[in-house]
Amino acid sequence: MRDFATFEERLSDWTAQAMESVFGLEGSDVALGVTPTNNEKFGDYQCNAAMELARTLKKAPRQIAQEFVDAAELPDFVERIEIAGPGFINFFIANPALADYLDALEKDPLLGAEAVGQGKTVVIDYSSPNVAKPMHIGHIRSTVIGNAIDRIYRFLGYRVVADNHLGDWGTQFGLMIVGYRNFVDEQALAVAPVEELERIYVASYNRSKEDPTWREQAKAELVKLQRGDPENRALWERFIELSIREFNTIYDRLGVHFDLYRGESFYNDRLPGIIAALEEKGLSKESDGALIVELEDEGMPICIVRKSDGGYNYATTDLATVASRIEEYSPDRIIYVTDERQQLHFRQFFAISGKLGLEANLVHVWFGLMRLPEATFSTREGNVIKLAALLDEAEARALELVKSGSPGMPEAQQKDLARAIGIGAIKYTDLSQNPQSLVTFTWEKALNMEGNSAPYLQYAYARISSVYDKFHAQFPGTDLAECSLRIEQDIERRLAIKLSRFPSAVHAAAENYRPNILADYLYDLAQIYSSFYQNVPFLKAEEGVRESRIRLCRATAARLRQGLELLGIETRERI
RNA sequence: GCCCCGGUAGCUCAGCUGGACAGAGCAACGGACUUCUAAUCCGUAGGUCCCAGGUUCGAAUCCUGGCCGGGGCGCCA
Repeated sequence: MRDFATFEERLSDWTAQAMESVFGLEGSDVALGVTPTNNEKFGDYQCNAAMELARTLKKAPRQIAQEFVDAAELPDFVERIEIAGPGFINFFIANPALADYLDALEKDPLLGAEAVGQGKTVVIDYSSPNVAKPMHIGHIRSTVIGNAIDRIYRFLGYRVVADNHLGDWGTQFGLMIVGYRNFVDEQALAVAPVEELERIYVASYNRSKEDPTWREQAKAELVKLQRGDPENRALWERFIELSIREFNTIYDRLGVHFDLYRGESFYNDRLPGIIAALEEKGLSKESDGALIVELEDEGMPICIVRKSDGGYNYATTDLATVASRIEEYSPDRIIYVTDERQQLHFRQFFAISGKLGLEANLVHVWFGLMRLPEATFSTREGNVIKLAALLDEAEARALELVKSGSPGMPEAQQKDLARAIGIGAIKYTDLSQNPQSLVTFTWEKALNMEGNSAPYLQYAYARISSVYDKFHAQFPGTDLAECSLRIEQDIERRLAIKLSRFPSAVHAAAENYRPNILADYLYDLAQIYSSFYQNVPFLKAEEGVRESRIRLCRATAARLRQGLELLGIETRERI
């Protein structure tokens, strides 16, 4: 058993072994471990195996449970065991053991989590906006969810390569180049580059719809670009540079950092090789002038890997990208974070990737589309809400809140705080939801700062910091490490049990690629803490109890801070 | 036509790898700031878990079939 194994791990291990020996089971497919109870009156963990074993053992569940309880020798961290209902076996963790466990974790930077990623590399592909288009609220989910997964995996010891797979290649650049030459407003380009690039694109796109020669021109410019024409190439590079620079201002505000900015174009040289490999293995065939891969055996429609005009498309680029990543990083897995519309594409290209013999564990983490209450939004409809505007609004609203709540605070600090709170609120809104649910955007929800929200968690954290400082001011020289943790009252126990479950929240979030599991945990923790804070005295408690409670505060703060950091949400000592 | 998601309290959503009476937030109502930060806490009220079958000792959770909503399905990514 690893260091700092959780009670759930230790108990599951124990019940499984004890069940096997008491009933002479071997290789049973019945789950013999424990799960957390959902009601504290049933103890802390429960084992449900007795009911499931009733059939194979040909005994009543309660009898099985009773025999088990009679025969087994309890581990020392269990205070008592009870049989309830149809045959649930309930375990109550001993308070001293709980205190010892939390004690031991004070020295553990992982707070009890296991560094399961030690020695493993994972590539995470997320955000990936298109060059020359502003980031809008539809981009926030990939960015924020991807970044949380990124942070969680790093925390668990993985070497993470965060790659921003920019859309920097494709037919739109023909339109962009013609559009630029005809419509550019250099002054506007200097002020708001991406906005101007988008304006150029939309104008050019609209013109192309009614003007066939315009279309021809765009196509010709695209071909020139693809052949390496220096002038077009320079323009294209400028579009990319301007775009990345502007994306970075958003990423900075969001606290998102990438290790790589490799656009699709980075893999251009590999595309013919991918096609050659497909042909060599007999995986592809001609159809209407295009080269396709049939996936009928996999129950999927065909996939085009080379267009009839000879151009490659995204499936081919994605295959080349996998090949490149394997060569360079030998990743344990590659995680893609995109919206749900790309599910089929990923299933197809994962399948082809396997056929090509590209050895990699490919994972598509998809999330539901973001919509507006009245409609879907699109660049062309012009009803997009720009990401920058959303962040501005969040910070502005947070600033109002800060000013009214902390009028005496220096302005610079107010602004810094408003940034942490406003951005946190936006991130938390996305992260606290099951990624796969469809999201209807409303300002009210996105900027929620009460109840189940980031500011609630940040507020709880700040209150703890404040209490902690006051404690040291009033009782200077106290060495908390010398003071024992006493878990006596119900609320203390509830808090302690919750504190001990931090590792499973992190692991579950990582394994399921669902940051909302961690967000839920943090919210529960903060709720229990807030109740504790409101109903129990700390500084005015008697000596001994006082120090113990301050230590519980400290342990809570450590998990809130770490957990929020894993979600990419900042904390402040004062709010 | 086929495939993937969702449908849980008035609203927004957790819970879904089966477990004990279905949970939060917001909104509503009633309380708590001379006290460790009231962005908080305590309490009340609120639900045919879309419908119908099935599997199971046990189903919001799994299976089948409907209904409603979103998305995808050959040269966009």
